[in-house]
Amino acid sequence: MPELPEVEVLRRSLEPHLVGERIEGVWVGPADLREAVDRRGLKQAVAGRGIERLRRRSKYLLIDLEGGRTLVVHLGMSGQLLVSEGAEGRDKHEHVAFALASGRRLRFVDPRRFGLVFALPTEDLEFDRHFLHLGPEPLDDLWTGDALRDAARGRRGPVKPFLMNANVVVGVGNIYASEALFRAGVHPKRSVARIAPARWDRLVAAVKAVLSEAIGEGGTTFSDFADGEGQSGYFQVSLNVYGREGEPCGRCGQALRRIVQTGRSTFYCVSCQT
DNA sequence: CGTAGACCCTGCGCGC
DNA sequence: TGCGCGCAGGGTCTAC
Repeated sequence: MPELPEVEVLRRSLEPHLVGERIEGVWVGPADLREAVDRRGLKQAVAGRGIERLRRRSKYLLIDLEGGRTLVVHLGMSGQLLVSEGAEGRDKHEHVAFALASGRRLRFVDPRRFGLVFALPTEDLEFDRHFLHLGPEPLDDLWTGDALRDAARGRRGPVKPFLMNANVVVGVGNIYASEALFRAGVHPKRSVARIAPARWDRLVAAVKAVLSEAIGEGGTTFSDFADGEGQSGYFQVSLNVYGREGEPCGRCGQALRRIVQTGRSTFYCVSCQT
């Protein structure tokens, strides 16, 4: 369930529980994730190290450890990262677990196994292939309408997949791409070659607003992370178009539509978005 | 170079 | 009740 807002909410909710903790041991299950987990490398990189801080880049959660190591977690489509009390119990889809000095466990659970867990020297992070080609953070003040317009120069495809391209801007997933386009009044199939500067400004403002509001509303859903129940709850935002095919548009009343672009569902309003 | 499609994997809800 | 199908919020790789 993770787009950028959820990873950020997760970061904020885990931070107070993890900073100051120490990783004592690592358990890795038999199944591969999107990439095979490097058991030996992971254990060597994290065992015995204290957790200094949590950061986020794109949809990656970065757990900085003592001694210049960083533990990287990506949730893929179905991943969860939770803190549980005690050493008992193993979820059916638990793939990695970190034993903490307090006796709690940090567990990575992911039914579809599109997620990632790996560690590397902190200083190598920006050169790692997962991060090397990532575009700007959408909530960064440096990311503006002009920046997005520059990124679109020389391109032609429809704007929705363009927004979801991590080389262009990170963290805009399938839900918030549709939501931001609705808010900006831009049709998802509109070519990026035919978007005026003022609309780029509006689109960037819409992306920032949608993501910020989602982070704000998500703040409560992850509140019980340390209680050991392992239920992180679902991220709920008031979505204007996503998943609402056939329902009336909240602005004009027209039935919302669903189309497929590069294999992903897009939801939009035919009359509000041009 | 940029874009479109297949693919990775499990689970869920739906129609039959 | 069971079965097959389509769908799911991630990213990467290949073919064009």
